[in-house]
Amino acid sequence: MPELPEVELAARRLREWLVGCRVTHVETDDALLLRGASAADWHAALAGRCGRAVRRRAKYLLADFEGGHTLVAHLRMTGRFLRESGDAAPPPGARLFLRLEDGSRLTFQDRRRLGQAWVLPTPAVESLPQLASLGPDTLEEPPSAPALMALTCGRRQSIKALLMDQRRLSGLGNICAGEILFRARIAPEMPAGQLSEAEIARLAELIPEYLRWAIEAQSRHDPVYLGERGAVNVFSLYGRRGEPCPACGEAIRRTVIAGRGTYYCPRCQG
DNA sequence: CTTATCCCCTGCCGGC
DNA sequence: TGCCGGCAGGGGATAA
Repeated sequence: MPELPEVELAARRLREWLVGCRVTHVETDDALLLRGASAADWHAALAGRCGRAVRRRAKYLLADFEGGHTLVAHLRMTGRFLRESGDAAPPPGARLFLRLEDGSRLTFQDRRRLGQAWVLPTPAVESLPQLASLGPDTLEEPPSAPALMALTCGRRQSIKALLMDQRRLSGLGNICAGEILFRARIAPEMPAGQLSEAEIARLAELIPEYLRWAIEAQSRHDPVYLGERGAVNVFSLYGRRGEPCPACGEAIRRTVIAGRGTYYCPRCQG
């Protein structure tokens, strides 16, 4: 489920938990996660090592360890890292445990099991195909208006699908793209190449502004996603079909673009 | 190259 | 209560 804002918050939590903290054991028996790698190799690479840094690239988490290895993780739809007591019962969907020398446990929980993880020599991270193909990070290197114009020029693809294409820009997902287009008053199904210069300029300004807002807004809640108990919907449109548009009061509609649920205001984004 | 569609996997929710 | 379709904040493979 997570997009850039949630992954950024996950990175900040992991940084607190791991940097300067020694891992004693790496435990997993999840063949889908290992994809041919060996749990023993993961353990050998990380056990006994302190975390040195935690980075984020688009929606990927990178945890660098002393000894020269990096744990790369993608949370996909349902992944999250939890810090638990070392003797707590494993939560449903637990796929990987990092035991720490203070007795606690970092658990990679992922109920749908779509998440991915790698343990690589740190220099090899750059050539991991999943990372190498990413476009510029929308928080660290937000596109200028001319850069966005170059990306959209001549494209018949909807602007929403383009914003979610990680090879062009990275970090925006289904919710971010929809919320940014609402703020910019642009219809999500508009062919990217047909946007006006003024619309492009608004988008360029709103992308980093929205991400900073979302990180701040979501940092005030536990890392709980919509649909879970106690979840708080901080979004303007997402998940609010039929509710009044916060700007004009018109009923929010839902459609499907690029296979993803898409919420929009037919009046503001007409 | 571009774009759309299907698929991976599991759980929850609403309707009948 | 039980079953079933729809839905889920990801991205990769494949096809046209």
